Amino acid sequence: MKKNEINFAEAESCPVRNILDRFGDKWSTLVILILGNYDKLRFNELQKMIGTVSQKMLAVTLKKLEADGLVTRKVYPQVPPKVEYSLTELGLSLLPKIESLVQWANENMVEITENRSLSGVK
Amino acid sequence: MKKNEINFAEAESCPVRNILDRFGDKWSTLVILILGNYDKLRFNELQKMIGTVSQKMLAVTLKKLEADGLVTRKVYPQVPPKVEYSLTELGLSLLPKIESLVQWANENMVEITENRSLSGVK
DNA sequence: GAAATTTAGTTACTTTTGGTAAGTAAAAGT
DNA sequence: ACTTTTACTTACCAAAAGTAACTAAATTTC
Repeated sequence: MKKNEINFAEAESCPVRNILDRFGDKWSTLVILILGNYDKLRFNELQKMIGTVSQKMLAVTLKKLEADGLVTRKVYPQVPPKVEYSLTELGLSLLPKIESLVQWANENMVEITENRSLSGVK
Repeated sequence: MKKNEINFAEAESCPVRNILDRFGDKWSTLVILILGNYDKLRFNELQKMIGTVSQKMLAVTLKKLEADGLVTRKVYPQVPPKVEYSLTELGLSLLPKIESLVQWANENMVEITENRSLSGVK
């Protein structure tokens, strides 16, 4: 191995792989980002805010984030049901990293979009 | 809208969505990270380093990254073929953001793994 | 008093995405 | 002449994600 002995090949021994396998899905990062901006949101509010996520996928995304300890779920015993989601401390500690990515996206989206349309690759 | 007028709902007008739709796939971030650590790599080298990516998916991932202008592809007119991939300046500018995420992953993987196994959610 | 509304999901089914294995091309090595 | 090497592509199959309909129980509307 050349540089600094990083082993990317085995997911178990490689936190990067582990985390990317988990958050490198379609919705997790976006959910964390939004919860970071609104601190408490109900299921439907989150869904409307994201706009294109299906109920099913939002449900499984939240379940995984909760399992990992990034998001808390607070259920109010009402009918119709009320459930509030928010970031845990762990989730909050991840937020700035994601926001830094967002900042980069904002700064570079124009260039990327341009490159992409020039290349013709969808 | 409550906080700072972020619109997440429409992918076209929302760089975050756009970028997450693009890099929120299974391999892109990992490829960028590895290329960032090794500066020039051939197709097979990349594949071995990642370990579990299929040739097909590595090919389409690289094609997209190239289209976006994050990765360059240098072909040497030899037989058998030699192609070297490396990050562009744009790709390099994204690298530290991803590395910051990696650092977080290293610091928090134990806690996450623990939470995950306690919860029972795969 | 029956019907519609509301919320946070789940379930069955379809589509899209990703993985597997085999194939290709052309030169160099045995 | 046959195998090896590299960077892919293609056809086929499995897994993940999207769609639409359904649920439960109280509250509101007709």
